Amino acid sequence: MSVTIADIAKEAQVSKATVSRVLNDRAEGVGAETRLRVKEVMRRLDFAPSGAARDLATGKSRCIGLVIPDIVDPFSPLMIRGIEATLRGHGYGLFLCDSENELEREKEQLRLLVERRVEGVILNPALSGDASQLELLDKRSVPYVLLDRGIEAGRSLPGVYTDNRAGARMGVEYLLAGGARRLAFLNGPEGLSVSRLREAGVEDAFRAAGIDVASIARSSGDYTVESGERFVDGLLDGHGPSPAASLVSYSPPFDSVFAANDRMAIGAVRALRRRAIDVPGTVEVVGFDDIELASLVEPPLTTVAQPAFEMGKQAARMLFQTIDGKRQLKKALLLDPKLVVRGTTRPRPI
Amino acid sequence: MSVTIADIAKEAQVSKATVSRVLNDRAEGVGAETRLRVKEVMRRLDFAPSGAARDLATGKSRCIGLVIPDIVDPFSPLMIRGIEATLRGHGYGLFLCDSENELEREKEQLRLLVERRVEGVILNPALSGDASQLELLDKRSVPYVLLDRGIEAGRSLPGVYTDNRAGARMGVEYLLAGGARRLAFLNGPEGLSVSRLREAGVEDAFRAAGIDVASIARSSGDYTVESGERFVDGLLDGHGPSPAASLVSYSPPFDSVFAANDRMAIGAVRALRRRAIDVPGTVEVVGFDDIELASLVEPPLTTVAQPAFEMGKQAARMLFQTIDGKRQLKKALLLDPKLVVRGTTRPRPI
DNA sequence: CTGTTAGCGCGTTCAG
DNA sequence: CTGAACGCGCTAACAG
Repeated sequence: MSVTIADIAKEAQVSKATVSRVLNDRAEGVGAETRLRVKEVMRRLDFAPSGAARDLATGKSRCIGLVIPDIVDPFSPLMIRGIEATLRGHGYGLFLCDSENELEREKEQLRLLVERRVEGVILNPALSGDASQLELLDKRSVPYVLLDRGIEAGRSLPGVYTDNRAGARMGVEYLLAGGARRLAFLNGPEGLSVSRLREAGVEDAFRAAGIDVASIARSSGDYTVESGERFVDGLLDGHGPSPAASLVSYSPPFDSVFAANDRMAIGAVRALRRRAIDVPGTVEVVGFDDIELASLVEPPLTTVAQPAFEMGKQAARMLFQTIDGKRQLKKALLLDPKLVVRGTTRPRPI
Repeated sequence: MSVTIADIAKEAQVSKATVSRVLNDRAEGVGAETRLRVKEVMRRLDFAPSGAARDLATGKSRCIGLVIPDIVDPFSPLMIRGIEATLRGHGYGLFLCDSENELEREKEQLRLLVERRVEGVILNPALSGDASQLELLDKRSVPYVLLDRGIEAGRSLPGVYTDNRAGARMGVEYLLAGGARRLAFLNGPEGLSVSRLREAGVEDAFRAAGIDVASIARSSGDYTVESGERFVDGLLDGHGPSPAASLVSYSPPFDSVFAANDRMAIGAVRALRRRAIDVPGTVEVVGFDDIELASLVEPPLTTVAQPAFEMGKQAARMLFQTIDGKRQLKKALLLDPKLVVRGTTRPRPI
C-alpha cells in the first residue's frame, strides 16, 4: 500500500528497529547521524506511520469516544469544544457518536467504540433510569465519565455535571425575591435525573421561603420552543382572552415561569407576549443553560448559566486521570451554575 | 489483554479461520451447527473483535474524518447530523476535528487523520486561498470532499456547497423588489470563496435591475452578532442622533441591509432598533443561513436558508461514491438556497 | 466444510 | 549503538 518502516529501513540502510526508534523519539539507542539520515528518508518518502499497526502493537488507540444524545442542541458544541481543548494536549483523537436520544442507538455506538478500542468514553446518556449500557464498558474495563446527564444506578458513578439542584434553587429564589408567589415550572423530560434534581431545587427554594410547594404548577416539556409555548397556552386556556381576541393584558393564574432550558423559556415568553401579557411586568421568566440565543431574544432572557465549555474540559480531564491512573474514579464533579440576570425579570432593589 | 479469536477457536474446538468466517458472516464455508457453536462461545466469552487488528489485516479503517472550522457555529451541528445520517447506513465511524479557523491546525488534523488511515475526509476549510493542505491527501490518495466553503486552486475540486451566488442574488432581489435602492451589504470574512461568491450574487441582482453597483455600501465582518452591530453603528456615526440621544426614528443613509449570515443580520437589527430605526418600516434586513435563532428574534429574520442537513448528507454520499469507486470525483454539487420570508422585510404585493 | 499458513505494519525484546 | 526475530489479533489464500 503505502510507505512502511521497512521501506524506510531499506532506503536508509538500517533495520526496521532503528526506524521505529527514531519514529518514537527514543533518546538513547540511535546515533545522531543515523537518526538524521533516517529522518531525511522519512521526509523524502513522505512516510506516515500506520495507526492501526501501532495500535495493534502497543495495545493503545490514542483516541476516546464521545456519545451525545443530540448534537443539534446548542449546548453540545460547547461541551465538545471543551473536550477537544484537553484532548489536544494529550494528542488524542475524538470519535463522535450521536445517539439521537435513543438508548438502543447509544448501546450500539458504545459497542462500536469498544471494538475500536477507544481508551475511554465520555457519555452523555439518553436516559437516566437505565444503566445497562455501562455494563458494556465495565465488563471490558473501558474507563468512562458521564457528562451533563447522570444515571441512577444505586452506586456512585464518575461524572461531571452542573449542580442542577443548586441552579434551580438559585433561579427560583431570584423569582421569589422579586415577589413571585405563584410559580409555573416547566421541567425537562420525565425520567432524566437532571429533571429530578431541578425539581428538587425548585422545592428547596419554596421550602426555604416557607411557601407550600403544592402551589407550584408543574409540567414537563421536551426542550423545544414549541413545548414552552404549549405549556403557557395550556395554563392560560379558559383563563383569559384568546390570543387574537385582545391586546390588553390581564392577570394570568401565575406570576412567574421557571423553565428547565432556555428554548422552552423563550417559547413561554413568546406565548405570553402573543397574549399581550407583559414580560417581565406581569410575569417574570427564568430559563436554564444560557445558550447564545438567550441574550438575543427580546427581552433578553434571565437564566441560570451552565459552564458548558468547562464541563467538557473537566470531563476529559477526569477521563485522562482514570486512563493514566489505570483505575476508574468514582466521584462526581459538580460545577457551579451562575445566575445571569437580563430582561425577563424586573430589576431588584439592591 | 482481552478475548481474541484464538481463545474462541480453542474453546469452540475449531480453527481461527472458522471463527473469522462466522465473525464476518460469510455465507459459505461454515456448517450451520459449527456456526451456532462458535457464536455461542463468542457470546459466553463476551468477545469483541479488535478493530485495529482487522484494520491492519484488511487495510480499511471503516471510518472517515471530518474537519470543521468552528463547531460552535450553529450551522455545524446540522451538517454533522447530515453526515452521520449517511454514515450510519455504511457502518462507518466519524473522527471529529475542529480547526478553530486556523490553517495550521487544519493541516495538523489532516496529518493525524492520514495516520489513522481514515478512508476519506470531509473538509470544511478554514481558508479558501490556500490548497496546501490538500496535497497531504492527494499524495496519499485519500479521497476527500469539501463542504460549505470552497478552495480556489485553479482546478476543479470535489465539494458540496450551497449556491451562494444564487442565494445572495435571491436575497437582494427580494430587497430590490420591495423598493430598496440604497443597500448596505455586510459580507463575511475576506478571502473566503463564499464571500466572493455572495458579493458576486449581490452585484448580479443590481445589474439585472439596472442599478449601479457602486451605490452599494460594503464591508466585511467576522460572522459575529457584534460585527453586525458595529457595521450599522459605523454607517450611522455622524449621520444621526446617538443611540441614547433620541427615541424618534430618522432617515439613515441606506434603506436595506443584506448580511452574509444570520448572526450579523441580527446584530444589524439590534443596532438599528437601539437607534429607534424601524425594522422593517424604515430599513429592511435579510440574513443568510436560517439558523434556529432566525425565527426566534424580534422581529423574526427574513433570510436565505441553506440546506445544512442536506449538505452534510450529500457530502458524505459523494465521499462514499469516490471511496467505493476508487476514484476521486471532481465535480462540485451546488444545492439550492431558499428564501424564507419573515418579519424584517415588509409584505410584498402578490 | 474446515484447518494451515502467511502476512498486514509496527513495537519490543534480546543478542551482537 | 544496531539488527534479527517474534508477537499484537485478524483476514486471506490455499490446501485438504
